[in-house]
This record gives sequence, structure tokens and C-alpha cells, in this order.
Amino acid sequence: MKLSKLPFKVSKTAPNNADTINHKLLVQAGFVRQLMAGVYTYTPTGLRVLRKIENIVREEMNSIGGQEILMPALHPKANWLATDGWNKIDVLFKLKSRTDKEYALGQSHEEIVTPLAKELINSYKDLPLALYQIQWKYRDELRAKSGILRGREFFMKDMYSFHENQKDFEKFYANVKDAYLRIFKKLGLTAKVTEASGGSFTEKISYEFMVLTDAGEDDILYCNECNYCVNTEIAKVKEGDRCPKCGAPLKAGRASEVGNVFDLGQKFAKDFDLTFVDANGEKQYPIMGCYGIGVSRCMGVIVEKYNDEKGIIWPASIAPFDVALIALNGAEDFANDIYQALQKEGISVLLDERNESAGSKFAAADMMGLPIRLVASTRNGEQIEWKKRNQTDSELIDLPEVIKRLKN
RNA sequence: CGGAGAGUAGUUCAGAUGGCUAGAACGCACGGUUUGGGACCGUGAGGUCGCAGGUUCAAGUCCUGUCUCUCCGACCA
Repeated sequence: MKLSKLPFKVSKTAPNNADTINHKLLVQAGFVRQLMAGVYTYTPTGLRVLRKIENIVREEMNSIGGQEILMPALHPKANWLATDGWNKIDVLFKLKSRTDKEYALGQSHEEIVTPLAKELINSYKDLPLALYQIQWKYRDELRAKSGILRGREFFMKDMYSFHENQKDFEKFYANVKDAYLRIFKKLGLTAKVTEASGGSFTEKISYEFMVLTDAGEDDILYCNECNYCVNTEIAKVKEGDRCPKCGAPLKAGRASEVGNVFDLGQKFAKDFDLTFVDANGEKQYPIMGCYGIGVSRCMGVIVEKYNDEKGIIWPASIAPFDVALIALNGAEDFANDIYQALQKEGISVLLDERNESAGSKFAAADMMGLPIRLVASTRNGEQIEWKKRNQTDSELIDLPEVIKRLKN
């Protein structure tokens, strides 16, 4: 892609109504545009990042047997009456049609996936079953805030699993936890598995995946010696107390919840009369689990974690382009040769061939946070300048070496 | 929803005590000079001053209402 063709460009100034780092940088770098509080458009570059995160999530969900579907975001009132969510969930967006029919916008999809599963589940042989989707969720938050971290509309992966007994559920639950940790690792995030309350629909403990950041909204207590971590909302310990697992002193921190896993028990199966016949011919309600990952929130948290005074520093796994290629004055043809050669190798390149000053091009590449910066300049002959975004020193290498490193 | 701050050009902002055709920088268009860290000169386009009322000879400025954004809190499947 040529930088001059990008419809949303890097801006010299940050938006005045942004305080949070991710809001400021994502807008300034041209990745998102705000429509209203908590609702954003993703530009071509921003969408590339979102899609990369999405695909990492998708790959891992598929690897543990998840089947991807796409459910509607517009729901009939009846489904939400069946669980009493219509009256109990205050963040549920409700709307009325011109003929006074009432609808809800999906803030989660148990009410849709459970009746859907009735068609699929008749026998214990149909279990386990795991369905997931990646789509917009709607929540009528009293206050949307922090850029894309807490939106009224946000992009989420939600998976729902169905099991013949608790033991099978626990097995899958553990698999999901492992997959989640792999996902966050690939995204460059260190997620702590945190004990938390299950919310209004279950008495059970749930697990949240927390990433430490001041931009988050949760307070957690964690142990640096072992993996113990608990949300302060249910904590029976406080900062400095001994870790119940290993005895080391607990630390307190601000964190953002990027994922969660819930044991739903049989609540939804009962609400929708979803049953199966077990091996003894007895009718049973399956055990359900639900598993969320805030895809758009992950993007925001990554920006919160990876930035400096010059802009964003994307982890290579989710950068919109692998390489920023800058053509300095007089080296346009050489830069174009590099551009063609890299693209032929399947490397995604953002070529800055604008008639701009060198400084302006460097600044744009830094702000957009592409992991590798290549510079073609008459000063260096056939050598190409190679620099990582998070490093200050550059080195001169030739094209085959550039390709070798990028393919590696 | 309670509290605080803010809405003026595409963007970031300036416009005390009301006063004439509302300004700057950046960006944009055209011409020229530049080209290793957000270059420079000239010319030009671009504004219902969030919106609606009101006070006044006169309102970006004062008053009332309203909408929106940001932050703190509450809330948060």
C-alpha cells in the first residue's frame, strides 16, 4: 500500500477531546474515527489491525473445536423475556419499531444461541458443542469512556459451549483458558487469570483475563511469585497480605478485562428447555459455558501498553503492515524496486512515496507504529537502512538480507 | 444518573470589560525553492462562532433552555 493512497492519514495534532492514550493515538495515527461517545469507525489501517487480532482469536477458537457462526445483533423481545434479561439487565439496549414491536440489541448471545442449539442437540452424542462468533455487541453503558476500551458498541468474540456433564465442561473450560493465554501472548499481552464474581446470572466464580494498565477499570490483587490473582470485588485479602497460594506479599494494580470465561450451569438450558437424552435414555439439561474476548478492547489495551512519545508501537503479530518503507528524495525508483520485491515475497509494505520532507515521513512511520522501518536513500547506494520501531539504532543491509530477516 | 470542564475554519487554538468585513498556526489548492527528524516563500479557497430562544442600537462575547464531547463518581453479563 502506498501511504498517499490511505484515506485517513497521520495527523500532526492529537484530537482535543481525547485524554486516554489509545483514543489520542488511534485517532492521530488515522486508525479510528469517533462517531459518538463509545462508538468508533475503523479506517482501512485500523481495520487491518482489528482483523489481525480477530484472526488470531479465530485460529485458536478453531483449534479447540469451536465452530464459527454469525448470529444476529437484532433480537426479538421474546428471547430476552425468557430469561428475564429484558427486565433485569440494565445495559440491554431496547428499541421499538414503528409498529410498536420491541427488540433488543445483543449485549451477549445466550438468549440466541441456546434456542438455536435446540436444533443441534438431541443426544449425548451431539455433545460437546462449541459455537462462537465475532461481531458487534451493544451495551447501554451509563458512561462510555477511555477511547475504544469501553464502548456502547464494541467488537467481541463470544463462544458458547454445551456439555453432557460437569466433568466434560471442566475439561473444555481448561482448554479455553489455555487457548486464551496463547491468544493474549500472541497479542503481546500478559493476561492474568483472575478470580471474579460471575455477575448477576451465576453464583459461581468466573475467571477474568486481566492486563495491567492504568487505563483499565478493574482493581486486582496479584502475586508476582505465583499466578494467583483476584478481583478486589470478591477479594478476601488486601494489598500486602500473604498470597494464599505461596505466601508472598500481594500487589495491587489497575487492570483492563480483555477476556472472561463463565460456568453458566444449566440456567439457560432450563430457561429455553434445551435438553438431550443421555446414554441411559434419561432427559438431561446440558451444562453450558460462555467465553468472551473483547477484540476491540484488546486493540485499545495494546496501544495503552505499546507506545512512546512518537506514537504507537504495534507488536509485529498485529501491525497493519509488516514494514514502513520510506523513499527519501532521489531514491524513489530504488524504493519502488524494494516495494515490489517485498510484496512478491508476501510481505506487507506501506510505502511513503509522498513529496514530503524526510522528517515528516519519519514522523508518520513512527506514529503508525509499524514494527520495521526501511529507508531508501541516495546516501546509502544499494544499501537499505533497517530499524526497528522500538530501537534507536539503525543498520545498513542489502535487499536479500532484508527479505531474509522479514521472512524469518 | 450526580459533579466538573469544553464546544469558534478540515485540525489545534486565540478572540478582557458586548462594537465595524471573526483571526493565527498546521492542513488543503496553485506557483516556486527545498529534501535524513514534522522545511520555506508567495497567492488563494475555506466559518450557520454546537443548536434554539432572549436582552441590546449592536451578541462569538451577556441571560435562559437544549444538544454533544471529555474527565471524576455511581453503574457495569
